[in-house]
Amino acid sequence: MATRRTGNDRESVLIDATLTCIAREGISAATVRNIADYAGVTNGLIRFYFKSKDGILQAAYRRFLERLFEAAHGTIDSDMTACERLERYLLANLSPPIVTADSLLLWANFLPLTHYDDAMADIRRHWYTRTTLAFRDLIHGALEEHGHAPSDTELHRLSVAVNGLIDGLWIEGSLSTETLDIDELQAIGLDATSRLLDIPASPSPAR
Amino acid sequence: MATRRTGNDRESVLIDATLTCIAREGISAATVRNIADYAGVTNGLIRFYFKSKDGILQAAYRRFLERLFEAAHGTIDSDMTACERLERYLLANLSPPIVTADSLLLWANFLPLTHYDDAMADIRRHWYTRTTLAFRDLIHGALEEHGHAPSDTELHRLSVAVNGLIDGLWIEGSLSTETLDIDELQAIGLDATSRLLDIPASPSPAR
DNA sequence: GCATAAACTATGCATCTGTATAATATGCGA
DNA sequence: TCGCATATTATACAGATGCATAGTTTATGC
Repeated sequence: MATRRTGNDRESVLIDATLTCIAREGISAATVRNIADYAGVTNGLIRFYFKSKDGILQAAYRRFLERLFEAAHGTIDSDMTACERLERYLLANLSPPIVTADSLLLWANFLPLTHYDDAMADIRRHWYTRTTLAFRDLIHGALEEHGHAPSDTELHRLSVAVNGLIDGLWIEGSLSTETLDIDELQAIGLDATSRLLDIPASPSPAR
Repeated sequence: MATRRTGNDRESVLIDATLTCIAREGISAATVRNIADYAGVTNGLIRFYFKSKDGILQAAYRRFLERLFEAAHGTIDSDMTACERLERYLLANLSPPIVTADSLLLWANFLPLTHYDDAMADIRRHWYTRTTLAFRDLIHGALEEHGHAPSDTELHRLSVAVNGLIDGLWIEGSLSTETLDIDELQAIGLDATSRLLDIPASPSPAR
């Protein structure tokens, strides 16, 4: 028998086991028995901590998105200049652990579920809103620092463009971790962003 | 019983049924019985046309990627100028049927399979290579038309950037078909591309 | 140390899965 | 119209799956 643990601890292990399982074998292989195997417990225990399989999948999706968000925003300090914050944010989004095969696989495995299941859709909406708003503010700050005062429409369009760029580069980078190295990916991302926003690239890239 | 059909015809119906099934209910619901239901036949028939479930999934993935490729490249004529071709290509990639919830769902559902299954990986590699090379040529042509003569490295970087941009916008557009309308998405894409490539936006957008 | 709640395992059940194969229906050439 | 290959259905089977529940172990307060 697995050594006995306090509730939150075991619950956390089970959630991580779910993420590992999905990243390695895909959502179809994420059965209660397989997840239990990854966690080193027996299948019945999952129903002790979660009221259904859907429950553990939702918890896993929440943790995944939260980590993704934190991996990017955790690198930002409020005492940086707006441009520094934007640059840090971009660099974080173009390097591990965000740019990894695992994170892209988790994202792709979860995404369809948000289209067939309302609870999953809510989770995605929640984090999508947080991310989008935060990103918009970052861009707004950087533009102001360079004397630009964009209208709401302009700001929206620029946000969509740069956000799309970063997402696209994230996918390209994650799908070809061998042929495209991180330094180049970051250089491409920073350069492209400075062109899109019409602000000069930072003189000394923090790499 | 379903009316008897010639081989290729029925096979084609089964492949489309697979795509419809995956788009509507996800890969986990794409069982042989469910696919057969979508096609209006009984489950045994699938094994008559395909040697295994993997076989029909591979055929469906091939057809999906081929259609995606054709939807973009079918809009291009060799008698256009290079800039027109690039613009047409970008517009096609930023409008239906490429920008739809269905195509993104299919893409997301299939992608993980390419990481767990070699045959699926080969299919993706094949179309990825074709797409990437074609896109690179489009950009090369447009740049030359404006007097730019990029080095291989520069061309590679620009391709990665614009390709990422378009992919990212595709995802944003497909995920929010209600809040982001096609005209705006296309305007954002064309404007951003012209900035990235440092060539003027075409005077009369073909919309 | 002992009772008791909480953590964990073991097992069973109805349903679904991919595959196999036997049985049946259909259209086409003669 | 009659054979006959082929298209299609029907059914069976072993294994997997989500869920339920009864049984067993462990920690912890008294």
